[in-house]
Amino acid sequence: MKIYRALKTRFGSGMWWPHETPFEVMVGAILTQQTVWKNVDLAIENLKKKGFMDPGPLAEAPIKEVEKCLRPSGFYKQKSARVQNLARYVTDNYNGDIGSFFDRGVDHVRNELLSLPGIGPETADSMLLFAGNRAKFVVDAYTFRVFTRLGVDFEGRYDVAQDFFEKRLPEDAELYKNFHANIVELAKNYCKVRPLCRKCPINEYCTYPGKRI
DNA sequence: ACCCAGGTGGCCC
DNA sequence: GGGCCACATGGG
Repeated sequence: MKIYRALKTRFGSGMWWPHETPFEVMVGAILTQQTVWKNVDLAIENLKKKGFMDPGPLAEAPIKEVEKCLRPSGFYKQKSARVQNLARYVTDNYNGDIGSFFDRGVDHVRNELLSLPGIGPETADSMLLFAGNRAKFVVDAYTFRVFTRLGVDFEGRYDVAQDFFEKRLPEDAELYKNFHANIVELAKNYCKVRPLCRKCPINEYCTYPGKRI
């Protein structure tokens, strides 16, 4: 909670995941895997231009066309198959209605997402939090890096890390969104593989040996 | 010329 | 269950 407040003071609480629809968030969650957002944004714009940013049209789109759109976001063949599979799943089972897809027990929705190819724990939780507005804390590589340098041991496990945060924070989707966004901001600016610790806003909590460089 | 990026799935032991 | 590896483009 101290870290949350320190980061909020430094980075604020502006909206982070830009989108027009929940489905766009879900597609973006897959596209942003191991990829910078700038390239994801190009791919999303390409999909929108073709009218593919909806479950029905994306489900019906020729895969080659989808691949052309997704080229900038990397791993484009895999990602094309995966986003189209997601589109087909929600059209076939929920008539393309994302609202009704999320309108069930969180664990149930989460397991359903995890059963789809290309959706692992982080992507599922990103969808639940940012598209479904459910209070699921998202753990990514930045979260691991930042909190490992703060001296926390997650045993390298996603579920351990997630429990760590969900036990310590109020169950509040907006807070989770904000905290995750600010962890990413922190990591991109100060907590890279080679850290830039001089002006890091949470330096006083850090146990990383190189923090005095 | 490297190294990194808002992971996941497959294969091997 | 843990340790590699492929997947692919774009920027520092």
